[in-house]
Formats: sequence, structure tokens, C-alpha cells
Amino acid sequence: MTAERVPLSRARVLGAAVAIADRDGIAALTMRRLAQDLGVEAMSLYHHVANKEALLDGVIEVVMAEIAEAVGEPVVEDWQAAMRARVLTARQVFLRHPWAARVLETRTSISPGVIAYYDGVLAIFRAGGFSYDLAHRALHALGSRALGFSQELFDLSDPAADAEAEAMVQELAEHFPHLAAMVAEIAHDDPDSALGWCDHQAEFEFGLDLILSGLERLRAEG
Amino acid sequence: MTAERVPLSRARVLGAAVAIADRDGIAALTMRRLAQDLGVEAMSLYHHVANKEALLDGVIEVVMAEIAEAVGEPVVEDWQAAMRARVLTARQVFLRHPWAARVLETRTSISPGVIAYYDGVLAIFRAGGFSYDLAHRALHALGSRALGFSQELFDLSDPAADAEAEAMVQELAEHFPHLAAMVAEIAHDDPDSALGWCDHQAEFEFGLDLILSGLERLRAEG
DNA sequence: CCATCAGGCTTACGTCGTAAGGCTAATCTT
DNA sequence: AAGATTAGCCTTACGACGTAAGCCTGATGG
Repeated sequence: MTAERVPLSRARVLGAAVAIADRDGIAALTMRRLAQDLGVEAMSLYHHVANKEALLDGVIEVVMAEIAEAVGEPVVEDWQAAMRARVLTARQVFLRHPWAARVLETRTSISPGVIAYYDGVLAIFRAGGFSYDLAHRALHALGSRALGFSQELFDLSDPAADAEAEAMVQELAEHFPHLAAMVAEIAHDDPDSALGWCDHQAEFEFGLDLILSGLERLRAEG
Repeated sequence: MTAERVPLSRARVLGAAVAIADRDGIAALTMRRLAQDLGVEAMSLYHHVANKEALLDGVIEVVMAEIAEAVGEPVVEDWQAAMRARVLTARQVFLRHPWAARVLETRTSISPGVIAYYDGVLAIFRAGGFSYDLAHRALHALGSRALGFSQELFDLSDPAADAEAEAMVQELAEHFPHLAAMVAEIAHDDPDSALGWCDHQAEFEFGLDLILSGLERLRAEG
């Protein structure tokens, strides 16, 4: 009695793709590896996704669906609290799929899931009394932060960089005095924060609240 | 009299790489193509860059050097105006190299050029009276915006998407009422802005000023 | 004057996405 | 019921990519 052959389907393909990226990183997501995980040959995947780009599009849709489920319907009172909650909820999903932000940024066509998410954001702004014009600018001001992530261009708390950073501190201090002083002071203030010398979640929320309160001021001024 | 054979050098390699990315996009930048443009075989490049990742690191250093030259020394009075100028100057460089932001985001190691740039940003904050702690949070709040770019997750003014967007307006209105209404109103207000229905430069500056003025408020409060 | 070696070149490998087309079993048509 | 269609798998093969290994040549330096 052999295991019943579950037929392939778009949903199974996308699900397996997400699983690979979660477990082994986005670089491990190749057509051959994906096929292998599904007990199938690579070319069989093309009956369910047009090509690799379409696969990545689909994977993003899976993530966006996860977000949509998590955030639910937009709340229509206290826009600032509603936005904050929506964004931080979406962020949880991106923290579960660390590769997803980068993939999302490489999509060339507009994803329905992302559009739907932003429509919900707009609903909150409008219910909070924003003009379309201000809401529009608010969307741009938030950028990817509206979805719960922001690009970190360099991560001083990256453990991989620690050793080399340690050795670099001397010349760092010479060439980059302000940065060196800041790192020294902040590291001293917070010697063993749970998330390293700088807590990304706290920093993210700081930036988010800074923008939200700025927007509230503009809204109130009319 | 044959054309004098200019010997290869790291600088020539990186320069040619930037030229290819500028002209034909970052996807066209392959080792073979780069070698071809330099009148050389692909493997010869490896005498001047360790591998392709190192090539991309180097290319970013070229861009950051361009920025360093453009922004000059940090100005130490009127921090807000100084930051604004520094960021918008850096932005000009990224607008000349549209591929550079994406490449920068994929660097795994911290680039000295980027560090130097941020050190200048910190100098401005400090001269403006920021504590290290607030300056640190300010850096995170700005994120890549400090360098002059922000991730646009979908670009409604993308000409490539225009046709499909046009056809999509009907169902857009059904499923995404707020977004549809916003697009309709804003497009109507500004029927032929030079840069399409939404001017990225204006949106960028809006977001930047929103953050900068929020930071100024926090700084003034102490 | 000869040894070293920097800086080119040639060849070749393994991995990737995917084009072309074959086989089989389920489904649909008449 | 029987024949035609097709969905959904597989096999084979191609061209592009990054790059390992090693050859060749002309300048340099003891």
C-alpha cells in the first residue's frame, strides 16, 4: 500500500516554496529543489506556475494572505491606534518570513494582496478624517513601514559582523568619531538588551510613532 | 600602430561595471559582459576583484564616493536644513544610478563609504544638539531615507503598468474602493504633472520633512 | 641572465531557469 | 461505449551564469 499520491496544485507548490524559504533561506528556493521537496520533477512545476517570477509573485500572495487574516477588517475609530496595530500585526508576519521583505521589493507588477492591504490602510486614514491628498502623502511617507518592515542598511548588531567590528573599533574611532562615540555610549547604556545593542522592534516603533504623530498634527491642522 | 593597451585595474573594472548598470540595468552586469566591455576575458577580472559579490561591493563604494564628493563636509549649523540638503544631494546620485539602491540593500558586509556617510549624518545631529540616544533613534527612523531613497512597494505611475492598470480600474473600484477613489481624485487634481500623477520627489521631500520636523520637536523637548 | 610573478587567456564544471516534446490516465463528446 | 482531448506528469537538452584550475607571456628584480 503505497502512500497516496497527492496531486500537485498551485497551493501545494506555493506552500512548499514558503516552507523552503523559511527553513533554508530564499537562495535555496530553486525550481529543482522545490520539485524535489514535492517528490516531483522540476518541469512539472510549470503546469502550476508560469515561471520562477510567477512563483515568487505567488509566494508573496501567500504572505499577504497571512497578513490579511492577521489584521482583519480595518478599524474605523482612533485612526492612530488602528494604524499602529495594523502595522505591528503585519510586522509579525514579516518577522516569521525574514526573506519576504526582500522578495516583495523585487516584484515588478503590483500584487493584489498588497493593494488590498493598502486599501485597508487608506480606509483607516479616511475614517480618521484625512483628505485623499494627505492620505496619499501619508502612504508615501510610511513606505514599506506601512507593511511592518524598514530597510536596515547596515546592522551593527549583526552577530556575523561582530568579530570584524570588534577588530575595527580602533580605526572606526579614528575615521568615524561620531559613530564610534555613539556605539560606545549606547552599548554602555544597554549592555545586554535581549535583542543586542539595539532593539529593532523598539527602533521600528519609534520611527512609526514619529511618523504617525507627525501625520496626526497635519491632519488636525486641516 | 595599434591602440595602446590600457592595462586593467580595479578602478577601470569598477568604472565599467557602473557604466553597464547605468546603461543596461543591473541584470546586464555579468562577469562575461563586463570583461567584454573591457576587451578582456571574464577570468581576467578575478585578478582585480575577488568575485562577483566583491565587484558589487566595489560598485557601491564608487557610488558612495560620488555621494561623498557631492555632499562635502557636514554643515554644523541649522541641523534641519543641513540634513535636508545632505539627503537631497545624496538622492541626486541615486537618481543617476537607479539600480544602486537595490544593490546597496543586498550588501551583507558594512560598507566603509556608507559608514562614513552616516558618520557625517551623526555629526549634523550632534552639532544640532541631539543626544546620542536620540540621534541613534533618528538614524533608524530615517533608514534608507537618510541616503536619499525610499522603497516604493508599488508604483502607480509606472508607465509599464499603465495599460493593465487602465483595464483594472473597473474591478479596482469594486474591490478596493478607497484606493480607487484616491487615484481618481488625485489624478483629477493634477492631470498632467511633469512626473506623472504622483511626483516622487515631492513625496520624498514630504516624508523627509515630516520626520525631520518630528525629530526637531523631540530634540527641543529635550 | 635567469627566476619570479603579475596579469592576461583557455578550458571546463556545476547550477540555474526553462524550451520542446513524449507518455499516460482521466475526462469529455457523440 | 468508444474514440478524442487534454491535464499533468516525465525526459532530455540548451544557453547563461559564476568560477576553479592551470597555461602562457612579458616585465621586474636580484
